[in-house]
Amino acid sequence: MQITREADYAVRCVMYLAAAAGRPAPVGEIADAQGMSTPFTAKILQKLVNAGIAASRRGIKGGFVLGKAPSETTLLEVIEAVQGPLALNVCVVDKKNCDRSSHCSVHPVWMEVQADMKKKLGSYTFERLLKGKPH
Amino acid sequence: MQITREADYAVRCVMYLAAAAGRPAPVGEIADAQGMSTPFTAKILQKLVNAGIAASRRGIKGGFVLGKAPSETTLLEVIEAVQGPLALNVCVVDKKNCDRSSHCSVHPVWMEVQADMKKKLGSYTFERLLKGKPH
DNA sequence: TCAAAATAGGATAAAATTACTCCTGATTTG
DNA sequence: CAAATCAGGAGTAATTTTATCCTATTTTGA
Repeated sequence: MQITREADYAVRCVMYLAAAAGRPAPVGEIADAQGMSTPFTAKILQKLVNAGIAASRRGIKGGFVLGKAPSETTLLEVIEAVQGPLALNVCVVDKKNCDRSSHCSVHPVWMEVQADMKKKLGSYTFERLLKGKPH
Repeated sequence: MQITREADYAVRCVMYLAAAAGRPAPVGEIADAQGMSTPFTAKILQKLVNAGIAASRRGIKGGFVLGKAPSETTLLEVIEAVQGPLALNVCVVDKKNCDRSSHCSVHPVWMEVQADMKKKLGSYTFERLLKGKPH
């Protein structure tokens, strides 16, 4: 029921890039700053680039920057970029996984709770998160 | 981010017992009715008994019944009985798992989303679920 | 132009968790 | 006492998570 560590790290990466405000940050810098392993962080950043959340520049002076404004990126997007669509149960991913979906009174509850979660996580942009930063 | 299959099965068990309305149902019957494996279902029922959600009677004519009224058991309780306390991230389980909790602006978001989820899942009793049953 | 710094991506490996099974023992009923 | 049933510990298989490593490829600047 937890988000994966990968997703947690991805959020930290985006927070870092948002704070860096356009200056390209190489993997090593991001990983060190957040206490994450460099190769694993590299993989995560790759996924963020593929999702359009981050952008990369190769070569000396290269690194990663945000692919969109912090106000345009939400927690939900980042989580889904690394761990795929948020789903509370197999039957919510695909009804084929559960032949009971059609006559199961619990199914709509998973759907409802999942929709609530997505809505809330989708409402937190990184602009909002950055402003709320205590220190 | 999904509930485990164990938790899904546990919910089905409780639904079945609620529908059985006090008649003791042996593991084999429950497992067969829900298309689950018998030994695995037995393990899950054991956890439900330990959590007070179900009760058991040994011997011939024995089986499982609910330990409380359907109106007194919620989805949240059943899920937590088998997979432990619901938590969205390691840092929400225990702040010791994350030395960033104190200065991390994402931490309160995990807490908020988690609280919402618990509240909603806690609002669904099995009495309510049973009534909403289409067929 | 070439060396250094950086990302890209595929393959692989270790660890943890999930999803089970099996066996032996204890209890209850008739 | 025999049959049916749960209790619980130990063990196993499969899957997912959490990484690492290696070989490109790109970019910059001396």
